[in-house]
Amino acid sequence: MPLIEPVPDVRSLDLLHSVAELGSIRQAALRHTMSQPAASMRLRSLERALDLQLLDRSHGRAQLTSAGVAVVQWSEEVLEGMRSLLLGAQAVRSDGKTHLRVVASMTVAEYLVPGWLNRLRASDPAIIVSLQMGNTQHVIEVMLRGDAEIGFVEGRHAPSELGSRTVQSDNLVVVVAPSHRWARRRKPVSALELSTTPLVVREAGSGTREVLEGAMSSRGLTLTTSVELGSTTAIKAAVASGAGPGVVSRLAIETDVQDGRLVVVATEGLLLERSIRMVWSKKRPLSSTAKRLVRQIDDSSSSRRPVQP
Amino acid sequence: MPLIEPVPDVRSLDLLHSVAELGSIRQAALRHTMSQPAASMRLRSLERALDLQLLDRSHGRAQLTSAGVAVVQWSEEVLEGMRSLLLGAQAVRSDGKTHLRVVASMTVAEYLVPGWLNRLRASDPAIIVSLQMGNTQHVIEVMLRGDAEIGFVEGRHAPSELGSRTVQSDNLVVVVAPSHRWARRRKPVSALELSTTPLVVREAGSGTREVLEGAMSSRGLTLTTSVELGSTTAIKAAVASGAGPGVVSRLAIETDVQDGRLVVVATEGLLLERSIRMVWSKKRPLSSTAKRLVRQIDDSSSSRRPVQP
DNA sequence: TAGTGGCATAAGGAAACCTTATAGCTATGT
DNA sequence: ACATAGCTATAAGGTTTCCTTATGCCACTA
Repeated sequence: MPLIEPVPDVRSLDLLHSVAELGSIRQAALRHTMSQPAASMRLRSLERALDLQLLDRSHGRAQLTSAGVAVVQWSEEVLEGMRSLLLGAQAVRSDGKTHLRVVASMTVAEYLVPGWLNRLRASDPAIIVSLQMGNTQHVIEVMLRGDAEIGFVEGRHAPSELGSRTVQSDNLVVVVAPSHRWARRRKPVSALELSTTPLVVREAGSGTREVLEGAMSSRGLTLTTSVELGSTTAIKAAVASGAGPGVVSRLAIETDVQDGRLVVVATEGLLLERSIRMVWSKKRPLSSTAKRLVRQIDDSSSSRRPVQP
Repeated sequence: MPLIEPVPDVRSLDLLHSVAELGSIRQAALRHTMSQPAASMRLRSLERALDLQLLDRSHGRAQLTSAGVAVVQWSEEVLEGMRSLLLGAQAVRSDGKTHLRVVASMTVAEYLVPGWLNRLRASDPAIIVSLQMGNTQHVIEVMLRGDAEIGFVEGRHAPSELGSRTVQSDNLVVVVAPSHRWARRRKPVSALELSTTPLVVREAGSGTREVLEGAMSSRGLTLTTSVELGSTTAIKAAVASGAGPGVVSRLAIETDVQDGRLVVVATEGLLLERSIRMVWSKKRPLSSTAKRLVRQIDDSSSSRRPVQP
C-alpha cells in the first residue's frame, strides 16, 4: 500500500513550518538558505499537491489559513520522524564497537524484540543493535554462518550445533472481527468445532502453523484452512475485514484487541502453547553485549507484573 | 532549525519499505507503478543521501542490510505521519457530509482516538476523518472557532459556550524503570512519600499535571518535581532510562509495561482519576457522522472485553 | 506621499527523474 | 555442466522540476 500521490516534499513541509514560526516567506527562505522566489514556488507547489489553500497572501505578509495550521500540525509528526531517522542514520554511519547482531523469527522480532532492545539501549545508548528477521529456518542459517551473535525462534527446534534455551512462552489464540458472530459468543469454541471451521492461518512450514496442526493432530483432528497468508499482519488484516476466524500469536494482537479491531475467542480442548527459545553458537562464547541482552530479557520476564498492581 | 541536508525523499522511503516487505526491487517497483530501473535508481540515490549501504544486491535478489532494517524501522514513523497528513488534507478538502473533523488533547488523541476512528471507518469506509491534536486549551479554541465538529479533552474543564459529557475515565499511575528499587517493592507508595519524592511530570498547565497537583493539595501536600517535560512520550523515555519515578496516564503505558520498559507502582491515599470528556458546540447540532462516532464510543466502552475471555 | 518590506512573475539554465533497451549476474533444476 | 528464469545494473534520450537573478506590484507605515 504505497502512499497516495501526490506526496508532498518533506522539505516543503519543513519550510511551511518555518513560515508558520517566522510569519513570512522571506524569513523562512533565509533560514533555509534559498532565494525567496524558490520558497514561494515551493509553497505554491505544496498547495497544489495537497489541493489546499495554506497561506493567505492578500495582506502583505503571508498568513496561515486554518487549513495551513492543520497541515503544520500534521507535518510536525513527519518532521519529527525524519529528524530521528537522520540522527539514527548518522549513528549507524559513525558506528560501532558495541555492535550486537540479533536475528529473530517474525513474531518475536516484531512483538518482543523491540521491547528488549529499547531497554538495552536505555541502559547504554552507545549500543547499536541490528535486527534481522526471517522464518525459523533463516534464523538457524544465519546463526550457523556466524552472521549474528544471538537468535530467537518460536517452537522447539534445537539444532545440535547451536545451544538453546527457553526464554518465554507464548500461545496462539483464535481471533475474529468484532462483527463476526463468534465475537458475541459466550461458550468456548471446542477443538472439533475449530477443526471443521475454515481458518485464516499462516502458510505451511511456519512455526505458528506447525503448533496449530500439532495440537489438532494430537486430538485426531485436522486443520481446515480458508486462506493461507505469509505474515501475521496479513492475517490480522484479513480477519479484521471479515475473512472469518484466524489463528495468530497472542503477542501479535494485543493492541488490535485494545483498539477494537479484533476480538479474541476462547477455545477449549487444544493446547496452543509454544515456547520462544534463544539460540547461540556453541563455537563462540557470547559477547559481553549479548550477555547484557540476555540478562535484560531474564529480568524483564521475571520482574514483569500486571498493569493493575 | 531546518532539517539537515540531504533530506531523503519520502517516496524513496516508502519504496524501501516495500522492498523490505516484498523482498525484491522489481516487485516493489511494480507495486509503486514505476519501472524497475527507476526504483533501482531511487534506492541508490537514497543510499547516497544517507551515506549508508541499505541493500545487499550480491545474491540475485535484494536483501536488506542491518542498516537497511534500521532505516526501514525509522521510516515507519515518517510514513505513518505522512499518511495521516494526506488523510487529513483529504478530509479538509472534502466538505461533504462524510467528513468529520476531530480535535483531541494529546493523550486521548494518541491512545484512544485511533481505535475509535478505525471502528468508525470499518463501519463505513466512505467516512473521512481528520484528527488534530494539541493541549486542552487548543482543543477549546478550535471548537469555538468551529474548525472541528467534536473534541475530546482530559479533565473537567467545561467552558460555557460548549457542551460536554464524560465518555470514559482514566487514571494516572506512577511508573519507574524496571531497574528502579520501587519496581520490586510490595507495599504501595503513600501520598506523603510520593509528595516528597522528585517526580518526572508534565509541564505546568497540562491536564495530567493539574490532576496530580489537585489530588495532592486536597491532602494538604505539594508536588516535588524532578524534571518537567512536554509530552507523555518524553516522560516515558526519561523514566525508562532511569530518571526516577514518573506520573503518566495509564492509557499511555500499557504496551510499555507489557514490553518491560516500565513498571507500574501501586499508590495509596491519592485519587488520581480524571474523566475524558467529549465537547461540542452548542450553536450547531452534531452532524450525523459525529453522532455515529459518539455511538461507537459508547458501544466500545460498554462492550469491551478483556483479552483473556 | 514616499518608503519599506514582502510576494509574484519571467526567463534561462542546471539538475533530477523516468522510460525503454540491453547486458550481466545468481540460483534452480535438468 | 547447462539452460532457464528472475532480478538488477547501465546506457541513452527526453521530459519535468527546480533554482537563481531580475523586475514589477502591492500593502502597510511614517
